[in-house]
Amino acid sequence: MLKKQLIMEKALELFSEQGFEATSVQQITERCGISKGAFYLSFKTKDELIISMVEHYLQRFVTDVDQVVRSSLSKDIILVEFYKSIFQAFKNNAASARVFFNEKVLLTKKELFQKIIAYDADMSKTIIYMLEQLYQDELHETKYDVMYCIKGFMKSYSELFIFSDIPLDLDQLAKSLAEKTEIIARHTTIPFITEELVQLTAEPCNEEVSQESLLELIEQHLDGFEESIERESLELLKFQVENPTYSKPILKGLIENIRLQPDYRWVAYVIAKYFNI
Amino acid sequence: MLKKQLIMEKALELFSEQGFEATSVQQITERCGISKGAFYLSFKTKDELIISMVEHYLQRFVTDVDQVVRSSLSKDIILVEFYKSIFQAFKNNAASARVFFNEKVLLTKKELFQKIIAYDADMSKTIIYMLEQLYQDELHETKYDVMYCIKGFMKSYSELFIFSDIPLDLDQLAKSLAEKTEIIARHTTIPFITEELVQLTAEPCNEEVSQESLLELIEQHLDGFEESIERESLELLKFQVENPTYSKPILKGLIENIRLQPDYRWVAYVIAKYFNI
DNA sequence: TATACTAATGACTATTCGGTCATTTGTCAA
DNA sequence: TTGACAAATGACCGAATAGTCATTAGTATA
Repeated sequence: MLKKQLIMEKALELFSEQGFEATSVQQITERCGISKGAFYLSFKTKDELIISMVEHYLQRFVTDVDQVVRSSLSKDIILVEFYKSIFQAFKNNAASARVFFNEKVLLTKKELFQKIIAYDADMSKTIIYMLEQLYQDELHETKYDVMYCIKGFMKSYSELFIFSDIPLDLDQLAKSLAEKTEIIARHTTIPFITEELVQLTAEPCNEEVSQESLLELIEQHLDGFEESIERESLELLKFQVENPTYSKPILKGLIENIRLQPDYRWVAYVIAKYFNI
Repeated sequence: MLKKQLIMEKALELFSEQGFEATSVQQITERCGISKGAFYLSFKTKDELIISMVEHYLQRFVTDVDQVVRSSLSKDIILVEFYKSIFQAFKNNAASARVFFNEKVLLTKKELFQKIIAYDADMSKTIIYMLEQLYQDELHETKYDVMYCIKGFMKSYSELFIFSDIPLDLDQLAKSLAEKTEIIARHTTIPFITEELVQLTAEPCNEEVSQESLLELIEQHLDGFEESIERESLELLKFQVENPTYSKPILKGLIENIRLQPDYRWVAYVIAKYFNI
């Protein structure tokens, strides 16, 4: 398990330096100080490695931002905190960002294409949720345009982190973008992005989480989870997936228990999605 | 010369389907219906091909947009026309966009990295020029932020063209984004991007056009340019580069003559940059 | 028709890659 | 010390790649 992490770390360095295709398994194993065979004990193929990496890093990104948005911060600082969490993530993981937000070669691998689009859709939903909390009915038609603008701000300003090491004032950046978002939300009158359009672009990937795949995910995370309140919570939730009896508040509480463990935030996120919480 | 274009066209198709690294020279020649040897008569290496392609497509993109911005359109429609030209380009060249705006593998090739950053800097300058024309002194500190927002809008909304074939109303889109830009420009009070920051990010590539390299570029374009007013104009400009005597209006007129030929817009653009016109 | 020249071919080479597997090394309990 | 098991190795394989070059096809001139 530690070996896997080592490989993923060193591979990330190399991918961000040279790109995925241009990096050989040999190079990865050399940088890790292990043999080629050892690599294939951890990952069945080179593709499985990149898929694992995408999952790992995008899951963290999505859950980090979701955490902020779902928190009960007061309305006047939530936008600032939202941007702060995003650019903090870019700052801490500039290498990942270089690889996963730019290397669209990944998109030619069908399996990954679906996944990346799905994570993007998750992010869109999170943003829309935030906008609904912030502005309720004030935004009717322009909701999706504001969302596109926010994503545009992210893409444009993230370059500062990805292509240079200039030290930046995250607070100031977050405040500046929060103001811009506020302005766009308050003044836009000509919408372009419709709900239908959003549906169309996300077409193949708005599939619900299936019960089996969720159970499998939970099962997977129960291994190597020592006896604790958190483990018990996850076990209870597993039964609830098969046969729901608890009320929403109880379910939410159990999910929050799990969310406390950083490595388990993703399961928490998916379960919450499953129960519509 | 025709062969080169055929190769670039077919290569673009393949790159946009599979990515650069994953496409072999064999595949390209097969789709062109030529032999492998014939490929190497047109391009010395596979890298030279991708570099030529980047030059070709990004040059057109930059000059197209610059054309609109420098035109004497009235202020109230220039923003709309600006966005229209950009998304028209995305629509017409969705394949190029897929390759050159997304495949950042290209950035790992040092030579290309410089070039792409340089084209990006050109685009930034064009946008800043437009903003200065539109708002003069009204934007002091927020000029560069507005520019970043515009680039963000481009990045975010271009996805609609790159990842789907949904028919879209370009006029409506341009109007919507022009409004957003207007709103941001009028209301932003908290700047983040400073002139210094822009300098830093574009550091290695704000080198002036050198006289020699410009002469070389002109020489290159004089070949295969039949006798005509345009050719004479270019020859006159060549002498002017070596020994400037004409006044700005005359220079500008000569440059405009050349700009009429679509294939020569790039030379025109570079000469104009050289003379600060 | 003969000659001279260019354009085009595709078999070939040297190299590199992802992935395998017989073998070795390390680590326990007995 | 022994033996049994798992972890790790790296030589090796087939496939694929970028790039070369002796040869051929095509064309224009005399």
